[in-house]
Amino acid sequence: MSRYFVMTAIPYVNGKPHVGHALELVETDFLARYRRHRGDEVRAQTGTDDNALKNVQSAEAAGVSPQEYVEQVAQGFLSLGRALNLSFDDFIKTSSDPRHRPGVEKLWAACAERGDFYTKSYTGLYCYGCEQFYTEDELVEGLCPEHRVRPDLVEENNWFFRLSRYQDQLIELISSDRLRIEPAHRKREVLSFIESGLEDFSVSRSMERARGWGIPVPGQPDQVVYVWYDALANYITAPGYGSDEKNFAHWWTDSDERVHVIGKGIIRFHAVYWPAMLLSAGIQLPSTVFVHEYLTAGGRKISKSEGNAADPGELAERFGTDAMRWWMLRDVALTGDTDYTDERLVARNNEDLANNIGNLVNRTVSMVNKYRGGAVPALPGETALSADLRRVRAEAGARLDAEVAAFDFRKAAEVITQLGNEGNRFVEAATPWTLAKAEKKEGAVPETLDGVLAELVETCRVLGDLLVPFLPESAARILEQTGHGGDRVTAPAPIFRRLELATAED
RNA sequence: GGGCCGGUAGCUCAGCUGGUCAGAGCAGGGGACUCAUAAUCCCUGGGUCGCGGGUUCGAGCCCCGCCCGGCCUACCA
Repeated sequence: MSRYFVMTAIPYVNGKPHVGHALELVETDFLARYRRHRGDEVRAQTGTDDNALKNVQSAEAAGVSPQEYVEQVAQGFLSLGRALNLSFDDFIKTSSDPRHRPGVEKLWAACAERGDFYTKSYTGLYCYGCEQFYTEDELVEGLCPEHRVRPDLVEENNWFFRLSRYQDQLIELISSDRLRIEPAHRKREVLSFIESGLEDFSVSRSMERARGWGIPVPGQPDQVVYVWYDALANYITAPGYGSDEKNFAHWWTDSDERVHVIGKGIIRFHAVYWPAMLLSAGIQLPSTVFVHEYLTAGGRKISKSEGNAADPGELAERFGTDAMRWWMLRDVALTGDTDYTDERLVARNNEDLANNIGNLVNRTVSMVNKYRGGAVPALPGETALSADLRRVRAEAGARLDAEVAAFDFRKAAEVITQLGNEGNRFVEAATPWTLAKAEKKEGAVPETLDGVLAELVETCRVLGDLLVPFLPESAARILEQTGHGGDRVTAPAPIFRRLELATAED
């Protein structure tokens, strides 16, 4: 048994979560459930990044205080947890969680102690409308691309972190996979970035520019901790860095794996800045950073302004939680963005779940009821007929392990559908209905049909077991109907419903 | 400008270190069966593997150039 700590990035969201956020949550939840199901000791964590300046702006736009605003955002994510049947052990809100600030202060002190902070005057072109700095080449004819105004030259004295100091160490850690970055092409990307030379980055902002929102720099209350330094720290403050050292040691320092699940847009922060911060503070590094790609919606980038930001809670309600989870795990590519459409979700649900697995369970349970009064016969030895099925069934677990270890959820899911296919083929090859007639009309011995039914029940039970991390509710129903490994099945009832697309008038 | 990832049958995609690598699923066409959620099973795929060169006995798979799409480009998620 190993100790496994998996966490999502904590999003800052100026609005409700969309399917893209749901993807990261579902993938992380899957990993957590998978390891728990294997018997590992697991902690899964998510939360919200509250201290971003953009939250202040969004709060203003919404006419509420920043604290009220981030609380609303957090509620949106918490309700998503219910809609998607997520099993997180912890949810940290960086603005209000009492564990967070002491941890950030401790981390700050540790980096300072190491001599990795220094102050530097930074001068840049600042647009007050955007509340951000622009570089020359980002400007359009010298004007802010958003507000069409000339940005002001602003000078500010900020704290900087000596990232440059850790360049060689990071290269060594990443190329040797002591800090594993997956998939492989992301590792190459990070390495080439680091090799091109790292520059120090600023880790504080003036309190004024931050509008008083954020964590004050220890000993210098006119500065706040830069949001990324603050946000990244959530991974260690939640388990207790700075507030509960025993728990922190248990889940971070002494765990076997510490896995980050993040989107491709924030690789740099997780694979470069964050490990460097930890090296500086003398803290254990994460073991793995898994990078997922993005979802698009109807072929276009998801954005609120396009009005195509599908609400995952609503989709889960419309199509079912497990249909939604299945689509995200079964149809989303490891490399390259994946387009979400209702059509794809419905097709995947109907083909894989309803027609393949669901139907196999249903016909199996029905036949056991019809031909054996619900009693499950004993599993016989292997026959020529059952050899293929048995092989696929026996290999499924190991194949699943390998695919999950590589974060290839799609191939992992395919292992399961392949077993379902094999089961359905076995039914056709064995034709149990013919065997049943032979017993009735010709007085054939019952052993042949017994064997076939036992083989099928066993296959369904394995399917149910393998599906637990993917589809917790449906898997439980499969295991229930197939009698929890006992000697009776229940009455048959469809596990998965067939879905139809909404018609035009809907 | 630089970097990375894609461009394979109508659709979604597999094809690891070059030699059954021209494939799977879906859709479409034909057939079978009836236990089952009009589900299942069998048969049916001749697509310049983005384009042009090159290396090699042999290249989707290696090299060079180009075209198209996506992403990243540092203190801006």
